[in-house]
Amino acid sequence: MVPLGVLLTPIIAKKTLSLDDLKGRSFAVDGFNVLHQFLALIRARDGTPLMDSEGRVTSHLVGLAFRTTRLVSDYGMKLVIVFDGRPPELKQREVEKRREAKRKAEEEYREAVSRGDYAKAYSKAVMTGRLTREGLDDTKRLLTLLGIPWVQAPGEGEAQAAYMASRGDVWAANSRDYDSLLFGTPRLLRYLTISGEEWLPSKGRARRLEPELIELEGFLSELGITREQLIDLSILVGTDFNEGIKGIGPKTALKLMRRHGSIEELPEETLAKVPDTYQVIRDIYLDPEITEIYDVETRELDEEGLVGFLCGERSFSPRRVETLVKRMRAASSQRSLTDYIGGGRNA
DNA sequence: ACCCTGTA
DNA sequence: TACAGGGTT
Repeated sequence: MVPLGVLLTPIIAKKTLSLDDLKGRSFAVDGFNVLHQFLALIRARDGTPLMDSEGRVTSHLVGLAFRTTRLVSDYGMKLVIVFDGRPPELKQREVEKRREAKRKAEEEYREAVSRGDYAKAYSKAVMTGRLTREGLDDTKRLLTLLGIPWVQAPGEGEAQAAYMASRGDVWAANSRDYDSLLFGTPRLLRYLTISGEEWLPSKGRARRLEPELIELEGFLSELGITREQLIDLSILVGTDFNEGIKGIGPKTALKLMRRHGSIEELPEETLAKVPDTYQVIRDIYLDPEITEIYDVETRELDEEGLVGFLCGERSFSPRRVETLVKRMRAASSQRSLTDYIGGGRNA
C-alpha cells in the first residue's frame, strides 16, 4: 500500500489507552480513512470483497455499520463521519501514484488467483480496494438511516475534522494519519477499533493495536517546536502534497527545525532541495478549505428504512441487521437516561 | 474488520 | 471467559 499522510511516528509523543477510557467521548471520524480500511480487509478467503446479489461491493457498509453501532452502544461514543471533498491540486500527483499502485496490484491479484495461491491473492486484493461514487452514496445513506451524523467536507476531511475538534464540537479527530495535527486538531485519536488487532495481509499475521491519543499542545511542547514548525518539518519529510527530501526523515527534520527555526532559514544546500511549492503547502495546512455549516447531533434511527436498504437492496441477513437495530435502540435509551439524570454532557 | 459459534 | 476458526455479502 502506498503510505498516506505525514510520517511522524518516530518523533510522536503518544499515550495509549483503552476503549473504556474513551467512554462518552465524541469524535470526528476520517471517513475515507476507515472506508478504505474496510474495503481492503473485509473479504472472503480468496480476496473477493463482500457483494450484494447485483455484484455491488458492500464490505465498507458491513464494517462501518458494525463498528460504529458498537462504539455508540457499548461505549456511549458520539461519532460524526467526515468525508473528503475535492483534494487540493497539489495532491493530484499523489492520487495518481496510488491509482497506478492499485492497477499493478489488480494484475498481481488476478495472476495469484489463476495459480490458486489464495494467500498471495488476498494480500494483493487488499491493495485494490476502491471507493466508488455509489459506494460513498451508500455509506451516507446507511449513516442517515442509523441516525449517525456525517459531514461532507469541501476539501480535505482531516482539515474539516480538525476544525470541528478545535471548535469543541467534538472531543477529538479520529484517523490513522497524522495530518489532522498539522491542520490544528487539539487531539488526535488513532486506532478506534473494536478488535484491538489489525491484520497484516502481506505478512500473514495480526498485530496488536491500542487506541493512541496525541495531544497537539503537549506533543509540540515536548518537541520544543510550534505548529508552524511542525508543518515545515513535515514538508521536509514529505506530505500528501510533496515528495520530501531524500535523506531527511522525521528526526533529522526535527533537528533542522530546532536549529534553524523555519524553511527560509535552512542552510543554502538544504533550502535548495525544498520544493518551491512549500508556501502553498503551508497555506493548505494553516488555512484549509472547510465548512462551518454542519450538525453533529445524533438523529433518530429509521428502522424500517434500514431494513429495507440493507436487507432489501444490499443482501444483508435480517438477523444481523436486527443486531444493528438493537444496538442503536440501546444507545438511544442510554442517552435519554443520562439526559434525565443530567450527567454525561461533554464535547 | 467484526460477528458468532464451538470448544476447553 | 477466553480463544480459535469459519462466516459475513
